[in-house]
Amino acid sequence: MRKGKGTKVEGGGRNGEAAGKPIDFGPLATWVGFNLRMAQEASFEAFSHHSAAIGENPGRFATLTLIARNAGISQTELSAASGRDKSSLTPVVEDLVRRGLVERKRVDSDRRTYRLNLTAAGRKTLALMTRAARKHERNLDRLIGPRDKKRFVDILKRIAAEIE
Amino acid sequence: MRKGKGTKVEGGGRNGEAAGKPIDFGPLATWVGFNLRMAQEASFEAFSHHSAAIGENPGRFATLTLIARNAGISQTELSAASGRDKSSLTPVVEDLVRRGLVERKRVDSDRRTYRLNLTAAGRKTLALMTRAARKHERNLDRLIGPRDKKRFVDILKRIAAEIE
DNA sequence: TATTGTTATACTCTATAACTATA
DNA sequence: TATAGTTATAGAGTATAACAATA
Repeated sequence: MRKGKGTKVEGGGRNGEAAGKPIDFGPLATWVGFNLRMAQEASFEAFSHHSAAIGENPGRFATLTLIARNAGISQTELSAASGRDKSSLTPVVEDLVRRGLVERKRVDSDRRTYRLNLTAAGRKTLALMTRAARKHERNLDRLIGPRDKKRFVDILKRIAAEIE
Repeated sequence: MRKGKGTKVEGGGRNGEAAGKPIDFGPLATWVGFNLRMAQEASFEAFSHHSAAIGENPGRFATLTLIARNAGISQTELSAASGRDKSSLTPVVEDLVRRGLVERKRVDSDRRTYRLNLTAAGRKTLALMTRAARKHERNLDRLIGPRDKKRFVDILKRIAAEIE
């Protein structure tokens, strides 16, 4: 989690040349890349707060959703789906299993592999997080406006898929 | 930097229940928050590549720009402007000074404070990074389309400023 | 030989708290 | 007492490489 999104200089520096003046972001202010980053960080932070009230975090939400929607998924498949190395996933899955949200079963026909599934507790936690996510979405929707929403999301998808 | 954005399961798992099937992202696929994150990560990664060719990274670019545009800014002001704790900024500034891109001067009237300014080398590096950023922006522009750009950026700004 | 998942290790970025030197 | 910046420390999230078990 991050601190505030401070864009005003608040205290001190009364003798600095920039003292009192608002910060000049220069070209950053108009660039897509920079604003994309600022918006994502603010959105992520807001959802982190919602999640924290449930004792979870945004990353767990995506993992739980992927397991719920793809019952029996393996850790390697899950890591590919979330774009992280399998070794990054080991502690995450371990945590979810330890807390009783996810269940792992060896596959008989290939005993190297695990199948992941949500437990009842996992489904319950996911339901709570999904509710928090819907609330967060409504907040975002209000800022976007209904007319522009579809186009906005389409552009985001295009960037995610095609930027190089 | 991240691995690929893999959304297809590639190898193995031939016996898992999800084997061969494309991954179902469920509600994630349509939610703004999730797509914002994916787009930002992809954009950030792309710009990381451009920056790496100059021997820098996206974070350095923002820091150099802020110093260039706010000559004599203090570290506390800079940390407020970039939304990070001042202690997070110490190693960043230290690195920029060590590499001769930024110059620090004690303020006579308040000897606790430093004023930060770019050196000639810093201005040169910033110019190179700005050129890389413009190229990255053109790539983003192509994906967004000229008609939607202003509205798209306005929405990002609104999210950054107002989401809670 | 190749694959699944784990371990060891390391790097980046961030924060909080305690500190110093100044004010 | 308060502020500017540093240090010590920690945590989250990521990666690569080597490994054991299994295929």
